[in-house]
Formats: sequence, C-alpha cells, structure tokens
Amino acid sequence: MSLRIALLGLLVEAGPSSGYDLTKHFGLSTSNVWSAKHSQIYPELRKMEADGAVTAVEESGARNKRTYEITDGGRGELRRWLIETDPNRDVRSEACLRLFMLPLLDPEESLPLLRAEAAVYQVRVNRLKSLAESMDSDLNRYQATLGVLNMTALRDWATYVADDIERKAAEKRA
Amino acid sequence: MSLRIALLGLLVEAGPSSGYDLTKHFGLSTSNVWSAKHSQIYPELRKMEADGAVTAVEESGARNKRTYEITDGGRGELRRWLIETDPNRDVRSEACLRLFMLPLLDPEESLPLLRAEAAVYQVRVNRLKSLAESMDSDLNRYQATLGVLNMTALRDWATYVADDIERKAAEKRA
DNA sequence: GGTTGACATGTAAAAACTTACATATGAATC
DNA sequence: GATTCATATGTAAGTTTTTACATGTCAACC
Repeated sequence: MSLRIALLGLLVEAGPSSGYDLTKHFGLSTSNVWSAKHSQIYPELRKMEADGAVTAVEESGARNKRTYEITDGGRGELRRWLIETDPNRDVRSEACLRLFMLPLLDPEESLPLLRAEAAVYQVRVNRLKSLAESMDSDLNRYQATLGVLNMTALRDWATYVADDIERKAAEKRA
Repeated sequence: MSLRIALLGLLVEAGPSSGYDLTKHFGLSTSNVWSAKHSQIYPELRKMEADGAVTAVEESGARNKRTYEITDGGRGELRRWLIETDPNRDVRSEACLRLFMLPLLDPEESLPLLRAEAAVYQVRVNRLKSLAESMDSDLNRYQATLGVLNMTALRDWATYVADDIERKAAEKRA
C-alpha cells in the first residue's frame, strides 16, 4: 500500500510524471521516508492505471515516455488513506540499526565510527537547510524541514554517545 | 542481512534468548529502527544456527523453548559488519510518509491530524524519557535517547507545520 | 472444570522488494 | 563517427517480509 500512496502523493505534488521522474524523486527528498526502484515502480503504475487511480499518456515519437496523471479516483483514494488510516509506525533504517549497535564495540573502535556518523549527518543537515531555504512550495519546504530535524537528531545523538563513551573511557584510565 | 545483524546485536545485548523473547524486543525498543515478526525470526535463527553464528539449547520438559546464544563466530560477524559495512541509508517509515503528505489536504482536514500526530509523538517522548532514566545499562539508555531525539523531532515538525498552515489560513481569511 | 490470555514455535502462501538482465533513444563530447 | 552519459522502460529471478494458518502448554480466574 505504501508505495501506491507515495506515488499518488508525488503525482499530486509534482503533477503529471513518468515512471522515470517518479524514480528520481525516490532517490531524493522522498528517500528520507520511503523509496523504491524503477523495477517496482513501473509495474505498480501499470496496476494503478488498470485500477483507474491514474491515467497514462504515451508520448509519440520521443523516447517512448509514458506520462501518468492522477485521476479523481486516485485523489479520493489518497485522501481517504491520509484521513482514515492508522499508519504503521514501525521504522526501518539500517543506518540507525547500526548506530544503535555501535556502542557494543570497544571505545577505540566505536569512537571514530560515531564521529564519522555525526559528520555524515552534519553534511546532510547543511544540505537540507539550504534546500529548505531554496524551496518555492510550502510542501517541499516542510519536507526538507523534516529532513533537517531528523538529521539533526541523529547528529546530536552520535555526538552525545561519542562524548559519553569518551568521558567514561577517560575516567577508567584515570 | 539486517535482520540477522539485528538478531546478533540483541543476543549480545540481552544474552541468551528465545525466538519469542527476540520477537518481543522487535515490538519494543528495536521497532524504532528495525522490526520483524516471529514467522521471520524463527526460520532465521535456525539458519544462523546452521551457519554456526549461534548455538541453541532446547529446554526439556517446559513449553518447548529453544534458547539461542551467540557464538564467537557470530560476534565476529557482527563486529565486521559494524566496522566494515557502509549501511544503506534509506529510511522506510509509513508514519513519516503520511506526515509528509498531510499538508496536501485542506487546512480544516490537515490541522487536526497534524495536532493529533504531535500528541502521539509527545506521548512517545514522555515514555522514552522516563525509560531512558530508568535504564541501567549505557546501551539501553543510548537507545532510548535516540528514540527521544527522533520523537522530539517529529513532534516539533508536526507542530511547526500545523502552526504555519494555521497562520497562512488566518492570513487568507483576513 | 472451563475459559481466557500469555507463553512458545512453527509452516505456507502471498505480497513487497532487490538485483540483474535487457533494450533503445538522444545529446554532448572527443 | 565513436563513445559516453542521461533518458526511458521493461522483465525475470531471487530474497525478504507479511499474513494467515496451525498447534500445544501453563497459570490465573471464575
């Protein structure tokens, strides 16, 4: 269901788009909450077309591009999902799973990795902050802001844990 | 791979555990970064046993419980993954996907939903904060703290967006 | 003695997702 | 004119994950 909803949302946000366009979105902003490969997106769009949630226009001549547009039915489906569905609140993040477990290593091993993670998230915070400022639409700005807050939280956590481990290791040596 | 790593990490953290115990962990703290159902966990543990990453003790008599313990091989596998693997940084969160798209609705519809989300996350912040305080092990405290920071970010985001939408709707009416 | 609920483990089928294979166009660079 | 790269879409095979089915124990409550 989530992929279908994500595609409907992107089609509302970005207007008529091809599978290729939508795939690129999943590699950018949307990848902070959901992502998918083209091999999953193309068949899903066909299925949505068969269900009447989107309509397709095949561009003649050019690179055989199919542009999909959301229908009223699709809009209704999206709206109902947003209003009526209690979303699954599980999160899946391999990067956070790793963060969670880094403190299992010895301080000499975990500290550089935790500092490196903090740096990775700092880069993302900077990138998303300037992205948020450059966004013209409210929705895109909101989305970039969620990224900023999330990445800031991870940066702060990695820093806090590294500092704590460092302090404890120093106390032990003393 | 992630499920296997998560199981190895839990076995280091919590010591020898049954599939049932591990399933419960995925319903609690760990669900903030990864989760799995028992129907996936039991077969995976059998596979890990076959690979020598864990050993199993079958408790006689009682409810046929199998307790798994991580081996040196398993520890090595976990350590190598933590140190050498560049983790996949995609995140999958249906709840955030929904948050992302709520501003697509009209203000009358989106505002109560955004406020409700903020309340959901506030509850989680409170719960995780007291959990973090009560934790005896550093690792568990770190993990609860990551939860606090993440849930705080989501609460703040939902509040910020709701306020922004409310302000804009008021300006429009004026 | 019966019911309910937590404990405890499993399998089968279906759905979702990833990886790899496959193809073709158009624009830019060399 | 050849190569390279972004555009553009698809399928097949394999892995992972979910949903549903299936079974049995033990403790507490009524």
